[in-house]
Amino acid sequence: MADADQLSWRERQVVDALFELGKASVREIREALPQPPAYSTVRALLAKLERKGLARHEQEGARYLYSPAVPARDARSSALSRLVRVFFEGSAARAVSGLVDENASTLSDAELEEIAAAIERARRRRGDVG
Amino acid sequence: MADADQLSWRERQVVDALFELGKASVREIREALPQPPAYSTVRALLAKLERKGLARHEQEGARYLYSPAVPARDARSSALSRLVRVFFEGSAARAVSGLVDENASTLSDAELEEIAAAIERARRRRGDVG
DNA sequence: AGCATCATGCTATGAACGTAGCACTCCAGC
DNA sequence: GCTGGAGTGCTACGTTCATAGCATGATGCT
Repeated sequence: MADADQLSWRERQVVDALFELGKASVREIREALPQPPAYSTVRALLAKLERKGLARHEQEGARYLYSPAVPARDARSSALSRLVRVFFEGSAARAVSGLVDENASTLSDAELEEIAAAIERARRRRGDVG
Repeated sequence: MADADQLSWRERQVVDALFELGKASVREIREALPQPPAYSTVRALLAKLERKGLARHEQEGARYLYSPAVPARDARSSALSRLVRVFFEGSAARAVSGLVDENASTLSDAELEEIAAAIERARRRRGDVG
């Protein structure tokens, strides 16, 4: 079931770090956390996340490498929909506009191209299926 | 300081509900929560959020109406930047593309127009300021 | 080989969290 | 003016959290 809600703040930080890093040692994860807690704490958190089915580890030599146990796509998609619901009254369009406006100054021409292309894709897809 | 991280899972749900509802009674907030907890629980959470400076209340007749105590813009912006960092390698452009692609089927033509317009705005602004 | 370093396994503990329950107050309807 | 419903203030309590501290096993340097 991997209830990705119901995480404590530290757990959420660790999950975020996992998605950010992809695959990482305890030490790396710890260093990626805001106000890094004790090493033991990170280990305990990772163990709990593993129990919850949100993280997993593989052995690399003597140590563990942790990675997310749920597809990034799923996590991303549910994070996006939460954001859209909470801050943009459920309108994805408004979210996109807000995101573009807010980052207008940091977006390069190439990136704006990329976005325009995504819109074109969406338009075409509409034409095809819907 | 309003440390918006460091919130427990229920606290975050309540904060989300506050931004979603704008201003609401305890009862309304409770009903907006997933797996609504006891009424007392919601009151306790709201009190704690108030202590943390994230919520505030005003008296309406005999009861309280709660609302967020931080500007929605700030919360939104920090939520966005977290999302971009964690799931889109820090690239706002990639986030926008992802958002558009993922919602392609639910976006109306008018909404796609709106997004295209936002991109135009961004482009013009780039032309103006550099 | 010996030793320092870094990792893990496990246990312990104070604090915070989520929840419930009771007492009191305020307003509305009879 | 009484009664009922809804709301708040406050207290209590089991559980989970975040953290620390050991003991033990692998790794690498000299």
